[in-house]
Amino acid sequence: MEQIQGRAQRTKNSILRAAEQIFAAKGMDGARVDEIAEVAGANKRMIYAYYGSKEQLYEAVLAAVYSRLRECETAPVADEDPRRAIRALVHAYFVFLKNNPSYVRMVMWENLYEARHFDEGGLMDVRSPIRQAMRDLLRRGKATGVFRMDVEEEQVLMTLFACTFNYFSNIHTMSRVMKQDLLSEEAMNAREEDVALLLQRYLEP
Amino acid sequence: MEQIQGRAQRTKNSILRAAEQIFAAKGMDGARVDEIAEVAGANKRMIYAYYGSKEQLYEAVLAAVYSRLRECETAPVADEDPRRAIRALVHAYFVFLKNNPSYVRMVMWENLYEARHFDEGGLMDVRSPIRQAMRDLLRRGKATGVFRMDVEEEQVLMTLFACTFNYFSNIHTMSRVMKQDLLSEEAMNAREEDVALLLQRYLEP
Amino acid sequence: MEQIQGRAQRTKNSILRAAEQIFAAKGMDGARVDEIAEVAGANKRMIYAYYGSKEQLYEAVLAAVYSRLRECETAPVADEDPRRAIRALVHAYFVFLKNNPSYVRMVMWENLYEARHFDEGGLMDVRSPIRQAMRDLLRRGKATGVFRMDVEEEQVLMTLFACTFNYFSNIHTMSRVMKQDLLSEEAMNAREEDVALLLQRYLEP
Amino acid sequence: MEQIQGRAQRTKNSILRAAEQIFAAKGMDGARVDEIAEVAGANKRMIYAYYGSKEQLYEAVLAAVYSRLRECETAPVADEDPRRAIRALVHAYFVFLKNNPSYVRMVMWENLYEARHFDEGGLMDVRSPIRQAMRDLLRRGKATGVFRMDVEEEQVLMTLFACTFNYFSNIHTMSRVMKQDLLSEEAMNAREEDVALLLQRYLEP
DNA sequence: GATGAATGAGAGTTCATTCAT
DNA sequence: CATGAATGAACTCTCATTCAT
Repeated sequence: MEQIQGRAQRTKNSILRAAEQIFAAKGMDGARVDEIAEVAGANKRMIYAYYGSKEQLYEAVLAAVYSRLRECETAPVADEDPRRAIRALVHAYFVFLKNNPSYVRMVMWENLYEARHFDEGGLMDVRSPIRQAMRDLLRRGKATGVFRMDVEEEQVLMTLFACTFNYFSNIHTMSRVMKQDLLSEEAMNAREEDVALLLQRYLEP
Repeated sequence: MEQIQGRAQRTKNSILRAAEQIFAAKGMDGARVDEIAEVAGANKRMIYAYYGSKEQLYEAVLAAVYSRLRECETAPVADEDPRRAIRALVHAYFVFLKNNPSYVRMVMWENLYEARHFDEGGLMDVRSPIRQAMRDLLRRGKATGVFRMDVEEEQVLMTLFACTFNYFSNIHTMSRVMKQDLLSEEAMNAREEDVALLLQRYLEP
Repeated sequence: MEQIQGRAQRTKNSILRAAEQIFAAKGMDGARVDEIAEVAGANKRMIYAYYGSKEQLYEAVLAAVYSRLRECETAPVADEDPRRAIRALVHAYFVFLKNNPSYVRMVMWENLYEARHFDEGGLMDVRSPIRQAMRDLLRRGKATGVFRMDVEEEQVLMTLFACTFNYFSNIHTMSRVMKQDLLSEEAMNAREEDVALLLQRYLEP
Repeated sequence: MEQIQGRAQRTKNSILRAAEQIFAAKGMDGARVDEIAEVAGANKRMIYAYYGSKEQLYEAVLAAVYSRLRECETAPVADEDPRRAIRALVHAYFVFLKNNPSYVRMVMWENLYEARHFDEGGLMDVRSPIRQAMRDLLRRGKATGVFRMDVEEEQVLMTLFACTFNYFSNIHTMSRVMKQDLLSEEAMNAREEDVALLLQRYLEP
């Protein structure tokens, strides 16, 4: 499938890649179809042939970045030791978010658009796996007595998401408020450690 | 001051209010100057007379929403009991963010625009008061032995901001992921309680 | 009349002066009423109070610059010696055109506007004096035998106007074509001499 | 070349033709892009696709009219008899200027704009051919003794340009001053004869 | 006599989208 | 499959002019 992709598939892919770059950078309104076509090295008309409209192309991009996340977020939970699994998860999110700025930005745009394209992109269940994994993890932790009995899966996940995602989503205003460069490795590592500590204290009985 | 404001001041204000509504809803690129003028009940020309350009109007809006936050966020820290002050702060943020969706959205837009307008709007020190207040609060908490000695002001603030702001900023995608309406009062109260607990456990020795 | 001019007359004059500057520089279409008011240090509304409209103000300026010319062009012809009178006239035009760039430009704009405002400004007879003066001059020159008998007043005037006016009106393109700065004193003096010679040879029997 | 011009070239040409008409008539400031598009029978967007901006289109028009002149002005000088060549040149200019009113007007606008677009249009050397031709012509005339030894190429050209160009550039105000229609054939012929005479007397030893 | 605020029409320019080949 | 040309609506911004005081 990847081997023998024709010219058509190649064009389609390069359009998607270009679109991710442009949409992530400028959002739906700021993005220009011309620019996407130019970056993709494709004729503008092809965008309409393959994706129908600017909006549908945007939805394709949204689905693409979410699918990359899905591939990353369940693996770390596999660790037998529940506390180590949490720690690994924190790390995995920091790594993913740092390496996937276009995921961060697309999620932000999408929230500003009130998740209008979320369902159209077929993303309702995109994060069910991590929810299930977290449920299992908490059960194991409670059973072995390393986690509080009354922690709830939703709250843990929301804390986890908030403390990792927000660091990257608000990095520009926060760097100014904190008067330090939060993109630096030290700042990021320090924050990761603290988030891990935070969760540990939150979870322990 | 509000009593005897001339026609000009009234027009200028109504433009700013309309602009906040539209910019918060659609961002810089999505907003239309025509629409702002219409909502303001003012002539489009007046926008340029009073604010110079669409971008400068945007900056004025950004400064306005931040100044509303500044008025709210330091008061709760005044409580003598450090633990109660933290709890009050969490509550204050939930209330503020719930009642000021345009603050949430403007901060999101601004981060997507890489804080381009932050400095122009004279906002570099807009959050210095809360930082100072938090420093004092932690000092008091450590002195009286109710807070850990090694907590850092920056980390506490980032956690606080992340756990409150993110709930509102990502509410649309999160509602879908969590398959529940996070805008509901119960969901919001539950989350507020949990964030308070989280911070308490994080801060205690 | 100049002594005891009230505030009103002063405003009216400063508007006219500002208008000459702006209209000469940018023409009817390029000129901005706001800018004229600003340069005049007057309220924009006053332009309409005193002159009725932008176009009528333009006409007033046109009439003003022509009236300045009229004051200059007949005097030199007074010389008794016809040849000296011609020489003096050439000089007078060079001096006038050099010192009145706004005359040159207003005449150019007006020709491009197909002299639309010429008649409204009451300028039909503005140059009758010089025509009459030239007629007398030629008569005298023919009578004393220093001029050809068949020279015609119209042709002499057109040559005179063309060779003087055009030097200033086309000075920007001509400076580039001739690859020298025609605004320099040397270039201007040389040209004046040559035009004088030209006319002398043209007029002599 | 004209045969097999595509649709694009045809559109581009018709825009240029329309632009020449409108810019010549109304100048840079007075011209409306909408009107040019309408006259060209083209979509307004195409103007920007082909020429980039109103100003660049203006420059293209300026270059176009100058290039038409260049094609006409050197040929007449080819005559072996220097005096006949001068006569032919006068005639050629009268014919050209009469038939190319948009050249006359564009040069006027351009001078009023202080030749701002002259260099951008790559016109610095557009009239070098005629200058060279005139230099040769004068040399021949001096060698054969039919021209004065001390005439200068620059002065002859300036006289020639002034006496021909000015007749057309100032025809509207001059018709009023002279109280006759200078556009009439008789007036024009009479003037041409007189200019020829003028130059002959100016050049002869 | 003079002012500051307001207006509506229209300016140049850009865009997502479609046609014709 | 791919392209270059075209479109019409809409965008930000500006202007001459007038109203209300």
